[in-house]
Amino acid sequence: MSKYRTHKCNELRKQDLDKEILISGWINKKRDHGNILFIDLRDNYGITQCIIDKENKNFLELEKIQLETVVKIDGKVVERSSETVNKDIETGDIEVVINKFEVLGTCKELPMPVFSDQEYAEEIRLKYRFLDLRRKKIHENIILRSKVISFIRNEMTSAGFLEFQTPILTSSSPEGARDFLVPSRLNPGKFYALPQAPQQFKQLIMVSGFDKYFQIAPCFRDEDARADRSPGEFYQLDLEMSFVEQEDVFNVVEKLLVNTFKKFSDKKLMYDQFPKISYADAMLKYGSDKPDLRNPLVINDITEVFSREDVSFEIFKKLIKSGSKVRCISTKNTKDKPRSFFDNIDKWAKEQGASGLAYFTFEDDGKLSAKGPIGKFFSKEALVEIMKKTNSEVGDSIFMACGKLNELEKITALARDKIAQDLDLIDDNIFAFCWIVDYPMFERDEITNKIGFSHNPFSMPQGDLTDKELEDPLNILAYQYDIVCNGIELSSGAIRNHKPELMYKLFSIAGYDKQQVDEKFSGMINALSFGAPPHGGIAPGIDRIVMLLANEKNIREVTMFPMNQNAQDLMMKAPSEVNEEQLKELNLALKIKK
RNA sequence: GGGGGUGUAGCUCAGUUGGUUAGAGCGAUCGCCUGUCACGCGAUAGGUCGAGGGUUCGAGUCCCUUCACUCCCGCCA
Repeated sequence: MSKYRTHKCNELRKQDLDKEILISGWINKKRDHGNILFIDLRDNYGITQCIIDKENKNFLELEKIQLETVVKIDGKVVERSSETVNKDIETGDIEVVINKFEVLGTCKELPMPVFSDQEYAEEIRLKYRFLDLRRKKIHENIILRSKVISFIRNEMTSAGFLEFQTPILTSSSPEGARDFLVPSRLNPGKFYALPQAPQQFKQLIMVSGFDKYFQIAPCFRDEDARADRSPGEFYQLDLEMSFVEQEDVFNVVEKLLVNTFKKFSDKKLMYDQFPKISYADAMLKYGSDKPDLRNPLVINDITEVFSREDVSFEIFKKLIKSGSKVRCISTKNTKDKPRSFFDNIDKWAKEQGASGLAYFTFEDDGKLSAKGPIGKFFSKEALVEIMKKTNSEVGDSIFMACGKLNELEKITALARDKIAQDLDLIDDNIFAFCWIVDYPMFERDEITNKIGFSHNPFSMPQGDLTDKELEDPLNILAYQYDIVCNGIELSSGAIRNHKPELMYKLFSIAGYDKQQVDEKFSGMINALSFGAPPHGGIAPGIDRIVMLLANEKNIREVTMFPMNQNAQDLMMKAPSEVNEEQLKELNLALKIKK
């Protein structure tokens, strides 16, 4: 028998009546009636009400005890009278009459209450994370995370995937995010980098003939944080398969995600088969490659309408002549919305740095017209054309923006979210997954004007590329794909380029000559020259999956020991300064920018 | 690197137009209370109003600088 407990705090029931039992846990709450004292004892599993009265010699000492003290209670299970049964807890039919108790862990005055649904400042939560983690909501989130990972592991293993670990100390990669560097004591002046993802390793695993690999892999990127992006480190379900095409990867991941989300959430899936949207379509219809498909609004291009003689909206016409486009969002049956609804959206758009959103509403009192500040600039025929292009009807409204493509996509994407929120069009009880496919292989850097890889340099381009097609690299598409759910990018993957000759060609477009490629990617390119199977994979983000399942808006709520926005661990005080000797041993000297 | 928000008791917050000694709830301490489950009642302690500077007869409140936390943009193949 355990020295500390015969039962856990969720276990005792009516059938245990009269048993002498031991339970251990934290004092969650005390209710002191002077001559009788109730104590809610809490452990990982649940809560048991314990009771002691004045007759017991331990009464006074227990009355004074601090909340969150860890105690062992020795007592007897008794039935509660029918009026005092508590249906909110599993053990609510019984209570434990305390005979003796022992303090196992004392507790100082708490910097934050544990038993409370109150929200607290991030700083105090992170500093006392061990207290924060005792609180119900986040405690359950972390348990959910464990269950999700365990479930995924099972699914992957039963699907024939092998789990491997890959190195944490590896080499710096020239593409992608900033690396975390680790100085090498044995190799003065040289550094390891922490992996941004096990990208090259998983391909090497395929070249090594293991066929199907997965790993719950830590990934390290030294980039700034966001609500859905931890600074520093995060976890991916990294997976890779040999002798597969895009569809084979889709089938595996789609099944896994559907199973996982159905098991761990009551929310409905909008699609059991994820729709596939090309990158180009997504950018046009949603202004983003991570559209929230719960949002029914779509963006339409109506630039052509402004070339009509009977449209006299000169501001837009002039901008279009210098290369701008006009895109719009049509909202259903908004004719009775107050003027403030429209003006607020216009004002909001200006706050976002746009020049605002022009709007009007289609009306028909015998004659089709556009109601709104700019309605007068459009003829009846022009309005009919807009209605046709945007699938609108009388009573609907149009919000328009005009600008250069990049800005236009950005502002219309934001406006799509904003308007849907204002109109309450987004059903929060749905998960809407989709695939974004056919990413361009290359893109032009706006600032340097150079052509670079738009995603992963190791992706396989689509089609048999002739030299002529290579001359126009911006038109080359890749077997590169993302999974998006409710507007959050969940994963990114690709069929890999396993042909060294083709890889040299693609790298040369991005400005790397053969020698540089051999140098930077020696492990990869060498391996591909010794019999590489066609292969591909993907890497869903574990933290974001759990975040969606736990219905949380912030990734810290599903991370056990997160860092703050400035990539500091307030509890462990990391990062920290190191002493002179440590630096010396590593052949390092500090030169800090003022 | 840039923009927004927040910062008042251990915790969550209020604090009017610049005006007397900065308040409440929870928590802490002390007292009362035998059926609560957010127990109840009474009392006490607890404040560098994030920090620094300025305007003013007078600043929690207005101005400037700065720090911390947070959200967003950049960044994240």
